[in-house]
Amino acid sequence: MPKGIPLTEEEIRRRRREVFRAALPVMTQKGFSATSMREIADAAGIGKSTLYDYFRTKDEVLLFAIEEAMDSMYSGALEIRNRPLPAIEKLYAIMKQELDTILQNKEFFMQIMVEAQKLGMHSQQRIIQMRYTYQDLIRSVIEQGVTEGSFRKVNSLLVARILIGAMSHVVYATRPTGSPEEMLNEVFDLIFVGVMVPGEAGLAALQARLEDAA
Amino acid sequence: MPKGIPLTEEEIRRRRREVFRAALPVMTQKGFSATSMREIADAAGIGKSTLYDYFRTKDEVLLFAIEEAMDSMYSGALEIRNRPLPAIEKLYAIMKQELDTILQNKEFFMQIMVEAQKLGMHSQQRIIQMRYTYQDLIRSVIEQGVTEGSFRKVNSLLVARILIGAMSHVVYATRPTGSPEEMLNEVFDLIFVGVMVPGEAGLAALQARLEDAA
DNA sequence: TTATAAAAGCGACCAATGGTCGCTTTTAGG
DNA sequence: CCTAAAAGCGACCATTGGTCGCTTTTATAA
Repeated sequence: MPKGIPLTEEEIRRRRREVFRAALPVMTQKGFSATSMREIADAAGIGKSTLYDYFRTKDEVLLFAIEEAMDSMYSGALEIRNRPLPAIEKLYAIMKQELDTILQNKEFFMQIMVEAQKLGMHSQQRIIQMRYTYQDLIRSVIEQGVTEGSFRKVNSLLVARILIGAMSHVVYATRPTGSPEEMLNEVFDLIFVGVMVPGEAGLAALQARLEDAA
Repeated sequence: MPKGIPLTEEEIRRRRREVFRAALPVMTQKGFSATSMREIADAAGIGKSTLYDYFRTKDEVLLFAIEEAMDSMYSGALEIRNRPLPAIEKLYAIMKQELDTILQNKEFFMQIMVEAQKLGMHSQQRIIQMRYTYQDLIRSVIEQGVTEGSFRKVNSLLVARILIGAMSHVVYATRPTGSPEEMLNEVFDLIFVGVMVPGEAGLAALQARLEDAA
């Protein structure tokens, strides 16, 4: 409704959220990229160009939801990181929380992950930046583990990436190998305990080879 | 050129490849999704509907290239798997070969990976099938490792996925933490040796917890 | 050599889409 | 109650993936 004065930041966010929520059913049913801006506007009960007053491009509609979801995810992880716990405990708690959050709205997050890949370059850049921020948070916990002596001197960023990447297999695996909780445990077992049998000859050989290369 | 008789399978593949190669420069420069079928046809020096005689949809153009690349990748991996080697040696050789192949045409593979995500549902299904086939190949090598006693009794499919996923960080990492070869070694170190310090209290605690959950 | 059937090739055309523009409606504040 | 400026709107535009009916070319049978 026209006001004669500009909407405040907060009001814009609220209206955006309203519009998005109203259009969510259509978008989840047809998929975001297959839903036209006309349909979104109709679902929200506003004119098409009014929709363009709230979102400058179609990408921004999805980006808005992604940012909100990522923000909430990040806050949750940050809170856990600041607890006085061993690194491995923090990592497990963060990943468990992330898992639970996603599973509560599995379809929604799945949609977002898939559709986010289809956005334009500019939107992708913003998503990448968010991802970096999250990666760095996890990385800092891994560095804590190295500092406190429970983790080996590993490439913390690489471990963070692999761990985060592994989570997507847990949640979105099209060929699940167990319940998500079981798979989460397996992921921690694999990455932190390691695949190879300790004390066995093959392990020593691998370590020697990696040593040589370095 | 019209022939009065249908093109053979092989001729069709050859023509497709010619058309694709001719259009490759435009597609790599603008990005596949941003390149229109008109532009592809022009680049290949044929009419638009002739292009549609070779490829039923736009997606099929990219899918054709993806299938060729994946096939070649798979053959290479299969050859290595059939050598008489310990599992860990095979895995390393496969991943090294994959890495080298991709690095030779880094931009091309990067494009493909990104653009493949934007294809329609039907094409995605075919890509997923190819991915499964490749996953199963890696998985079989991991199972060999378990059988021969050098790997712990792990979820082989999950390890395969994590390993394959980690490779993308090695190749496409926007924030690389070293040369690809160094990062490959780190990946093997992390996944097969494990992140945690052996014999340390934290490791025992983690293992106990994972044991309890199971 | 020539007639012909069928394949190869083509561009005008179609519906749908993201995005823009000029206009109308509504409202806060003087 | 007047008015300036914001909110809202749908007709319109260029571009896109894809289709259709027609023309051109050629292998082969007579």
